[in-house]
Amino acid sequence: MAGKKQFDMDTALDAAMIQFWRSGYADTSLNDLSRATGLNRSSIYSSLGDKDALFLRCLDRYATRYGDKFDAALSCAAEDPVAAVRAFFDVTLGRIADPAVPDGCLMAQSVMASPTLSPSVAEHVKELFGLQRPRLRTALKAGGMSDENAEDFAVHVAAVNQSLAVMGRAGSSPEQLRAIVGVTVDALARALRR
Amino acid sequence: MAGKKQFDMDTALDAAMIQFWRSGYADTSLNDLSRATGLNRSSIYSSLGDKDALFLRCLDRYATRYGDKFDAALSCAAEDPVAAVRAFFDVTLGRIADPAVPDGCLMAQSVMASPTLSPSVAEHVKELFGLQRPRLRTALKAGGMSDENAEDFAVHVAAVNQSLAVMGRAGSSPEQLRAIVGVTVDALARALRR
DNA sequence: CCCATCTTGGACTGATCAGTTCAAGACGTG
DNA sequence: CACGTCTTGAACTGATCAGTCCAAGATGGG
Repeated sequence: MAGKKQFDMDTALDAAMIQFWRSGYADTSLNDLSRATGLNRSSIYSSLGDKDALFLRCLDRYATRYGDKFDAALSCAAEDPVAAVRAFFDVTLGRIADPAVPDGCLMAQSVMASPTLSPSVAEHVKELFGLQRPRLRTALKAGGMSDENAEDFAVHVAAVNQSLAVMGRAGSSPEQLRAIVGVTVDALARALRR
Repeated sequence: MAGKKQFDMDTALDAAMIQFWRSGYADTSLNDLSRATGLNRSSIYSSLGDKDALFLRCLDRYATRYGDKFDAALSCAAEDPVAAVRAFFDVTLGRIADPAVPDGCLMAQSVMASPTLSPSVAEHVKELFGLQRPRLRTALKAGGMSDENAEDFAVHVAAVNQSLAVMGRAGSSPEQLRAIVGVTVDALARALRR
């Protein structure tokens, strides 16, 4: 069983990402990763590096995947910023509703669980975590909002977006999650109408 | 050194709570708890039970302590619901700003980290977690808000309140945290003015 | 058909974990 | 002052952890 790589790197990375996402960094052992990816422990080390390195790759994968979706959702901000923010939230609501993917949010649970993470990983999480705000601020300004309001709304929307993962994991229903974003979307619509 | 208990139970429980709060359940070992409380491992077992039982006591302690503060903050809801919600958020903002206490929120990080927690503990966390919403709903209705709006705002405010812990842990500044709640408070004020 | 190369599986290491056990000894009671 | 009671500290157990190592064997080039 050798000579040529016997697994697909993308499939393995996805499996590892979902495993970290479902169980968190601390509660994911290398045996879990081995089981999830179908790779042997030594194959993981030789192909993907140690636990920290693999986790970093999964984090980047996660940030890129959903970052792209957020960008796509916000792309209509100039024409209809309210619809853009609604679409932004829908990315997260859809992810939470997707049974093929774990509850919660890999970034949020990682930032909440920092101590086991090595400082460099924790720093990287925070960095990726902060990407949403400038994205939103730019979109809101493109939609005609003042600089100050755009800044405040951007951080508010990013925060509410994160809260969805927490509330969803805590047992809130899809209706309750929609109510959470509804208040924000209404407030945004009113702020823009003025 | 025996014959009489040589430690103060409240002090020890506070120390254990802060240790769990700072490091989370998974990353808190019994040695950490022993060091934090000043109690020997066997004293912890005999006086406070095993790790799960101690964690439950700390959770209840946390929920009660901040639950009481939230209740006090909302007590003026009938006269001035906006001020009540502002005071509600101030409890969390003050907690985050308090250097004597860890960042984040014990409940939120526990609900995000569930897998290591035994199912019964996870259930208990969710239960305690859900206490804020009815508290807020009652307060908002007392302040003159319609049933439907009160329900939506209650879950929104509870979510934003939780997001503060996540965003604070992710490195947001106090100003940014104030902006997050500011949008919600403004929206609430407008909703009540109508 | 053979050999060098590289993946793979499983055994191994040392550290750390939660939880148990027990002798030592300090206290309060009589 | 003596004895029983209860806390305490430290050693111990078995399990699991991340990470390493190496022999077995499959592959592809010559």
